[in-house]
Amino acid sequence: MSDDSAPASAPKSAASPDSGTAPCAGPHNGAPKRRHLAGEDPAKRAQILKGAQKVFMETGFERAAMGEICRAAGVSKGTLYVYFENKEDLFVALVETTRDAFFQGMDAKLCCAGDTETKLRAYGMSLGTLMCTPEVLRAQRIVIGTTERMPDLARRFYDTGARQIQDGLERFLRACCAAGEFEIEDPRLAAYQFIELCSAGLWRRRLFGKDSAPADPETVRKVVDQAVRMMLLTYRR
Amino acid sequence: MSDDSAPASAPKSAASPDSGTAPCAGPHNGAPKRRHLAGEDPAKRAQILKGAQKVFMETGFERAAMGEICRAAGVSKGTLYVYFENKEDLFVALVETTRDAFFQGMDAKLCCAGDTETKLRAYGMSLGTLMCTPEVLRAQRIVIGTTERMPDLARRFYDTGARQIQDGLERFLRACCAAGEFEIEDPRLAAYQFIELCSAGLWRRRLFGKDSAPADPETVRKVVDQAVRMMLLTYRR
DNA sequence: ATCTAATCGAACTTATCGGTTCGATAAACC
DNA sequence: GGTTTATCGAACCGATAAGTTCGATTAGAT
Repeated sequence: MSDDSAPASAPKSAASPDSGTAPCAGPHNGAPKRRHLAGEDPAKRAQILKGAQKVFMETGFERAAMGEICRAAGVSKGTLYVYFENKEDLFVALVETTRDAFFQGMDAKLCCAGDTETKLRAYGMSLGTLMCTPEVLRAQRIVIGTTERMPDLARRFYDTGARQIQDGLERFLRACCAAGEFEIEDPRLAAYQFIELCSAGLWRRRLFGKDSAPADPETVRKVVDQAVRMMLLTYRR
Repeated sequence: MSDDSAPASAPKSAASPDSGTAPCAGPHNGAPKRRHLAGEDPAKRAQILKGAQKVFMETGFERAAMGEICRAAGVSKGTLYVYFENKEDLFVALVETTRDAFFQGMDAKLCCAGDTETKLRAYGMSLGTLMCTPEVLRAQRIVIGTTERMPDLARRFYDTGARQIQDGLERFLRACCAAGEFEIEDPRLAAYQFIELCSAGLWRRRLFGKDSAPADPETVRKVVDQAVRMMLLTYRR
């Protein structure tokens, strides 16, 4: 989510007529400057999305004004509506292109060096920290607030956010079982449990604005340590 | 909250004077009918709040229209604005008068008969079930969605909802420690943990609309059983 | 019965916003 | 140079909604 959201959308129009003699084929060129069909310039699209991100994140979906998004993106209203059907479409596109980024690379923590306990600890720290990030929370709040109006979006948001995490963790726990290290009847539930334990007393408070800043690392550490301890006590063979 | 919104407005003409004498002294009278200053009739106030609840719950804060609330409440717009400053004020008042109700009486589950394990199980079942109720979730979603705009409200919502639960549970766990049954370094954390564990894999999915209906009791039961088991394994002396 | 004031109800004001239109501009192509 | 066309920008439209006003109504108080 950070601010360099740039290369989000796939270069849809990539090979247009491509014309005769490679007029712009600059291989590592920073300014392609090819002529694009209306609404097909990926750079412009990204530019709009970036402005949209800023405004949506600041004011939420309902109160975000399209005009304001144009201003923030440095794009005219007419152009914006060439790239996106309407407000909802823009919002959906934004969420779809952004959400993946959040928890990307989390799985790596489970494949690194160290024994199971170490891995779980590292994973838990990343998870507990990341989930309480202001950007993540703002995104979650907005999506949750629009769940009633756009159920599909919220579902997909969940599926590529929380769900990814859960799946990865479940796989890991199953592997531990296969290795004879753990004994878990319901690995899915166990994954849920670990996730919840790693944010126990942290995430929900943040979500409701009870804590206005993320907990300090030391606190997160304590929570995660306890979480790991509980998991081991319960599931270690 | 429920859907039988019908009899919202008191049958205006119904039980009017009904008598010459004793105009307002009715001891168990259902229609006091005292003359109130403008904006001070509690019945009318409640009537407005009821309509507001219906509309806010149906459409969320931003999209709820004051005119619609008037219609739902059977009250004129002018009158509504005598009772409440503006939309935000009305919403805050609604949340403040409603939120207590949700988790009321939960503590009782911890004082009933049975051993500690039984109590925890009963408590967990109530908690896991209640939190995934459509009404609770709708309220939570709306408040979460307005957290950025009305931080105080969300905080207070949390304080008298989740917080009450946490406090009660923490007290209970401390008592268990005092009785020598448990050994817990950080009872606060332990309370958080148990709460999260009781809704592991249930609440968040519901919150993001991934599950459109509450889990069946049998599933909740499994989750809670595991939660209790973990707590006992970890903290029982 | 009469007075009083809370409420009704419906129009009104003001403002915002989503979305459209269209002539002007400028840059890529030939 | 001349043509094409994506974009600009600024006005514009229609709808919606928050909040106000004010005369009409009606029920409680005397």
